[in-house]
Amino acid sequence: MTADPLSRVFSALADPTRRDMVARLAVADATVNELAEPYDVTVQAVSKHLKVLEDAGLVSRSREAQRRPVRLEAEVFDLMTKWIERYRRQAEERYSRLDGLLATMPDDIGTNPPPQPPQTGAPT
Amino acid sequence: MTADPLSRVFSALADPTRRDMVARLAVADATVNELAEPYDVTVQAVSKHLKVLEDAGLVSRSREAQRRPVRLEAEVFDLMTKWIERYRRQAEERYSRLDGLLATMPDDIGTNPPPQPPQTGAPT
DNA sequence: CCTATAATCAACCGCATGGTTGATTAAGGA
DNA sequence: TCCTTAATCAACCATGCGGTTGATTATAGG
Repeated sequence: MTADPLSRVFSALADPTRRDMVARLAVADATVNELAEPYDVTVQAVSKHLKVLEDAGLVSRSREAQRRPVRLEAEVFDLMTKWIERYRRQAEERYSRLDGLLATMPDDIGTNPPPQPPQTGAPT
Repeated sequence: MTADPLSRVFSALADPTRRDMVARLAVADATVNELAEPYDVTVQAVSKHLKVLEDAGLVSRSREAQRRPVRLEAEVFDLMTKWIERYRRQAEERYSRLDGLLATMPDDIGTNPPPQPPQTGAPT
């Protein structure tokens, strides 16, 4: 929970069960018990998964009587998409530039924001 | 390493140091020692990070004398992008549909591919 | 052949993570 | 009020992961 937002999102989606929950929540909101039903684990385990997704900003919970319906939040997806697209594009550009020749680059580019320890600023 | 491809990629990018390596490799290929230089960890640790990225299909290593230059592979990015876009779109559609009303959906949709254990097929 | 350099392998350590069981809190309904 | 249902909290356990140090494998070069 102390990690940066991007790490939290990627980390949250690194688990197949959590990805499946996201897939199901994209179709309809659901309660914890409903979400837990198809899986072979306890409700508590699912509750923990949900907390991970929530900390990552992927879902939110409201209150409605004693149930707490979970809903998917779409905004945070953009965070990932932006990061991915940025480097995918760069990588592809390098390819099409027959890069090999230009391997000796500006030389002050590998001196990026090095995340010494975990880092917190910049798009990383 | 026994995990499915999507889990491997998301998991690989959940670490800020590995994301920074990807960012730097998007600019230029590099050797393990070059990559390790800006970080405050041993070369062995960086070598491990590289293995994670390699297992995820994000980088490849060739051989050139005794050094093994690392290059970024762009293809696997699409895997993530497709997954993300699919569910982001679904989520946004639900929003614009003033979903609340249609909460009682087709009813055979939460019955997706439930990943009982880890799962291996389908786009997940 | 011997040595220096690039990188990995191997064993180990501390901590986070996914899972469990058992107890607790919150809200409705009889 | 008492009981049932929904969900979380708490403690615990095994495994995985990021990191370390130390040894080992390749290749280049004197």
